Amino acid sequence: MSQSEATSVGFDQHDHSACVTDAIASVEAKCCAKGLRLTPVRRKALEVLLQEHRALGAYAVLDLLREAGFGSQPPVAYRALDFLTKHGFAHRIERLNAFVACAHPDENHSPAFMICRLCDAVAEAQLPLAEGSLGAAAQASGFEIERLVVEAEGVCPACAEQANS
Amino acid sequence: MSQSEATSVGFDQHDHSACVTDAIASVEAKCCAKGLRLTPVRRKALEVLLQEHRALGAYAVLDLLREAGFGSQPPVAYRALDFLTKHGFAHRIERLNAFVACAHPDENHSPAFMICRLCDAVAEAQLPLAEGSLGAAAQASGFEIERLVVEAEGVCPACAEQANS
DNA sequence: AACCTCTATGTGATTTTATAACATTTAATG
DNA sequence: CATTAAATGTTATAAAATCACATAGAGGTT
Repeated sequence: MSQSEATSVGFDQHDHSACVTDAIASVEAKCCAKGLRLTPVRRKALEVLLQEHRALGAYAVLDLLREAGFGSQPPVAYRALDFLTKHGFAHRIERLNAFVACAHPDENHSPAFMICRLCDAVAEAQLPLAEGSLGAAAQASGFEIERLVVEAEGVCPACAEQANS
Repeated sequence: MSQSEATSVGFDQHDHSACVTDAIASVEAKCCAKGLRLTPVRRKALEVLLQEHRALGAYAVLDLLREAGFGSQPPVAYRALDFLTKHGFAHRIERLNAFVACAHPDENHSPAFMICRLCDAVAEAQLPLAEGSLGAAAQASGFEIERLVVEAEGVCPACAEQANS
């Protein structure tokens, strides 16, 4: 992947089953390296997010966890998702009250998202931290940025094309 | 206000009662110009957000509306807030499921927010649309941005100072 | 004024999202 | 093993948002 396109894992096609396998392997390695425990529920929750490859609400994840034989109460899903987001293996999309698997599990990053308002597809891009003018405004007012939520809402290429036809 | 600080209405002191009055007058003028109806509930909801000068949940707004003699069911607040956000007189803070009055009612803008995780104070800054690298990523993937949510979470100057003492 | 229409408001019920509290189990460590 | 800490399961509840439908007002037309 060239540098110019490295910042967006997006609305394009790809070999999905390989992408899932690779991502899990990568997360597994990271957990091992950091002494984190990728327990069965957590692993399954990640798998579910990767499989679907879109933003899933906590209750959708919960349904899939239950089907897989795990507990069926909300905290089961919320705890697994907390773990994943806390360690950067997944992200919470505030706009949708939903979660996506991280598309860049290897890099240390501040994620930005493009959310299609028609099909709810979500693409993740990278953002240089303290991006431009907001960083400047923060500095000017003495505000310390710890986390940055950037979510663009709009229409993805596929939906735009459909609308035109 | 000089250009250099014009982009942040922030964590600083100001003459609040004048700020409320001015903001309402400004919104009133805009509504009149555009043929929008700033009805009593809507006006009161805006007033409430301006008075508090921080992010308020819909139910907090609802409480204040009820106290002022308006209906007491959730849709009352949500509808007023919908009106205000739809026309840019207020903004929704996704991170907090809450609403703030717009700090720049006169300009056509894409707002960005700085949210203190300790005291929940919210400052609004302006952002050039299609900000930097996200705009580039969107363009590269064919995504059309319609709305941009930018919310920085961190610690405001006042809370940072308190933590140091 | 009487009528129509569209928008806005009021209200009850429900859905969706998220957390609190506490018991139980499992893993890691001495 | 025994002890401790982390993780899971479950009940209950809180918080946020929407649905559906009835009523009321504002604007325009004759």
